[in-house]
Amino acid sequence: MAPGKRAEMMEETRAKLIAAGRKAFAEQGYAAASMDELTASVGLTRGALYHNFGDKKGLLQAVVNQLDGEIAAEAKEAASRLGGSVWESLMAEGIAYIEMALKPEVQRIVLLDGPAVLGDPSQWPSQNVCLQTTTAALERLIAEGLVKPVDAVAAARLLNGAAFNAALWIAASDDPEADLKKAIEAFKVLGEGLLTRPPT
Amino acid sequence: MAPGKRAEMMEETRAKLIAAGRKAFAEQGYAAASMDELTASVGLTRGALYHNFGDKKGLLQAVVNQLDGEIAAEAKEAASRLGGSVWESLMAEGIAYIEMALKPEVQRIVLLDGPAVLGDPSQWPSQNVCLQTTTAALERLIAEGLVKPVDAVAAARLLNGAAFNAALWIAASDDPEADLKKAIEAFKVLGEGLLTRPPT
DNA sequence: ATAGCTCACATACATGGCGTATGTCAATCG
DNA sequence: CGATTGACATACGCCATGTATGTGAGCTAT
Repeated sequence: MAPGKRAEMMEETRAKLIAAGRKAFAEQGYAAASMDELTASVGLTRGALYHNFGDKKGLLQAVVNQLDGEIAAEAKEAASRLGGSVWESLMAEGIAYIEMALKPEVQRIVLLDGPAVLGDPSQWPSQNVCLQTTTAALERLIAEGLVKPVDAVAAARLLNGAAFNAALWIAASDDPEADLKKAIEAFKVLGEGLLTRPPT
Repeated sequence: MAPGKRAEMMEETRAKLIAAGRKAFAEQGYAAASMDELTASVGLTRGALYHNFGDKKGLLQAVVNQLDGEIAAEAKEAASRLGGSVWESLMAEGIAYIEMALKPEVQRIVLLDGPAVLGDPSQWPSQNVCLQTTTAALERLIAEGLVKPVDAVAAARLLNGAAFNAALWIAASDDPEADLKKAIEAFKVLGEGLLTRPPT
């Protein structure tokens, strides 16, 4: 029975390694994380790592992909939970993005080490889901005439970049709560520049 | 005669090491750059490095400081060369910032490895001059009533973040020229969200 | 059922880089 | 002019990555 034991175990070890990677990379940073300790912490050796992910970078890529997926899911959910207009959803998504980036895990791994080690996020296999959804929403809004006819991809990158950098700022802030509010406020105001008509 | 020979030599070796650092860090990235090769390339050994900069990070910090200064100087010059209103200067600064970030040297060292190795830019000793000037300009504009009363620091971070990310995107683009234009266009439009009244 | 193969993972080894401790020689100072 | 400082070189230890090799548990075919 259960003739897929090999594959099962494989998935389990992959999951364990990714989980350990999230922890180690988040707490110590990519460069300082020792693969020996990391693998030992889940009862394995480096052999498993290099077999499953090729190299250290491969593990980081896997971790980033997982985080990226979670971020996009949460942002999307935040947008739909609000249930406003497309524009409001877009803003909600951006704000959720800022808030997600407050988690040290996301910050350190996706925002700091990720780009440095893996290169530009838009080139990642995970395709940076956040960017995708932002771009799609913008294209829709432009088609509807609600947003000025700018290049959607460019605008999406600007918005995401702004949100990302805000998160970086807030994370190092003395008063994260207060600065988060300021950032959200400024983000909304900035975003209004894209609208064809100022909001009521 | 010339009773400062020690200090002179010191400055020269520091300059040589920083120059070599710019090259090596830009071409190979921080992690992959070998301090042995780097120092040998200017006829020195690692001894000089650790004496002058403490450690590898110290050299990166010095390199970043130098680049940051150059960036700010160029941006400021671009703004004053245009000679428009404060708002136009601010936009010109932002655009110059995007263009500067297209240089692989700046990209790799200041934007990718810098934050990963040294932490959030706003905490750097160089204080990230770009942020400072942007914040100052915004505060002035807010005081004059031209810009909506948002938090200047937050808005500055958003603008800088947007510009930075745009540069990252353009650098990896298939058609940098075209995408640069799109980014500048979108940047201007986005920025207008901050104005109390839309431009004529 | 079992012989043989596959493959996930462990073990062992080679390479190279960082940081530090120690040495050396020229420039300064009394 | 001898002593001291300090800029830099040399030498060493430690550790991390990546690879080559070993091994034992599962799948497969007769």
